[in-house]
Amino acid sequence: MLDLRFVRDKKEQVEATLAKRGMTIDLTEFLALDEKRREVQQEIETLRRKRNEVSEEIGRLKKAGQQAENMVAEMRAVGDRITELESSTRDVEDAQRGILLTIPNLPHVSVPVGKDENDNVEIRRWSPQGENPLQFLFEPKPHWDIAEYLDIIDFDRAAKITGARFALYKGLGAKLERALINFMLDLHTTEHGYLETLPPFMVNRTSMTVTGQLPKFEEDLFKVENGMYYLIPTAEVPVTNIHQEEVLQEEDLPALYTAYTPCFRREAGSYGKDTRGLVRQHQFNKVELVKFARPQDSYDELEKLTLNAEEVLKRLNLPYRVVALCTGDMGFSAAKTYDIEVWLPSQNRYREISSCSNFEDFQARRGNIRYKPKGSKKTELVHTLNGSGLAVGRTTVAVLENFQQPDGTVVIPDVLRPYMGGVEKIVRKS
RNA sequence: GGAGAGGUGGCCGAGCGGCUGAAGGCGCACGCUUGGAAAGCGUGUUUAGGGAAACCUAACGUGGGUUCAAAUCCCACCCUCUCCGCCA
Repeated sequence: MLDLRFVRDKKEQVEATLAKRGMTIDLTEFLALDEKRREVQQEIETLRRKRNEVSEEIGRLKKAGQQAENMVAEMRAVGDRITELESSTRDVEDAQRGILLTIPNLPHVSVPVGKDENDNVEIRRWSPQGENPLQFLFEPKPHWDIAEYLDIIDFDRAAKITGARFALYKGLGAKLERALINFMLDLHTTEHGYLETLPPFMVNRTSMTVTGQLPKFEEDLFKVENGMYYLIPTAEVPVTNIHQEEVLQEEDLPALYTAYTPCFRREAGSYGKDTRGLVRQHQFNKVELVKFARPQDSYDELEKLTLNAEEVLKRLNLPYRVVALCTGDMGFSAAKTYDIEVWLPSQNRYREISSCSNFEDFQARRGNIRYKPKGSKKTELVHTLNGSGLAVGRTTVAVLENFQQPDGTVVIPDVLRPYMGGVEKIVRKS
């Protein structure tokens, strides 16, 4: 949510910056509404002041044993008028907030201006061999063929159990997924300094609103039928809301959290895309990184967070690149986003495996997440950041595809072997 | 599911329908004291909106209601805790 006062003072700037996202928003009506609201507010406050003063006087008179009937009658009328004005101003406030909640964040000045993913800017590339991934000496298979051959992921039975876009991991497939989760959590907690959390996988409407999934993207979410809860689409939601309505100490910043959770997404409107395989599922595993930072530190923290996520790929020897999302491709709440894309040889291209964003105070304002700078009397909104560290299912895809052998087996990266009981290679059961 | 207790500032914790934005304590900031620190003493310390300022308005879980006036009385809901039942 943008700061109302900022929108009021810098209307043209806000409109121009939002235009970079490809949005044409005219705030004239919104601000006229605000003008009206403040007028009524003034009238209410004047009346309330009068009522407060007279009521005090009535109290004094009654204590002195005197009558005050005419004053009481007068204040009854004033009270009715206040109630009337209050209800009208409440409607306007609700409408205003409703509008404000649907306006996306303003992109940071460093974000490249562009229309869609084609305008994203590559920042760097990495592979074990240098910059670019090695060419395969044979035709690399897609991961679903590899997984089927090795009998480690069963999509057909998952469809029987539930439906399309679900997976049943089996044997070393399940173990590989679990090994990746543990490896990522261990790396982030022991070497990168994040606090491990295991949050609820369902959240209420307020939490979804704080991080920006609601009110605008309800159709992307699974809602639990009996009750007011939603399945989380990312651990960002419960973890960012850890400090909802709290005032943090400056010495506790930056506060770093990591969490493994499954993620649930409707994937409405992507029916044709990635229909096979693990890349686009209704339920997938993810290890998330979340930071709460001082505003002056948040962009440095974004760089560090991105490097923390990249480190996972480096240790797994998976080739990747980092791109800066352009204004037109960024998510609703983000001020700046780096995507990390892993190399998938079967597709001969890079695919998103992590998204690292600085939300500045956009989520903090919605959730009232503040801190008190040392020596200051005022509280300030913190900046929130998060990034995948990494999407686990897609990492499994990358491991299967990048380390597949001509004989159909898959070599397990060194760092994962201790997590897999020393297994060095996944081979087909004879 | 049944019975009961409770939700007040950064934290703990008082609070008679009007003089309570809120006692007291902790914490924090500044000052005094000290060779330096601790202790001690003094002062200050909720947030939001409006205003150049004085100051005004609002907020005691949330939403309604009663009243000239509500942290305080009434109703509904949410949450926490205790006991009983059920349960992985």
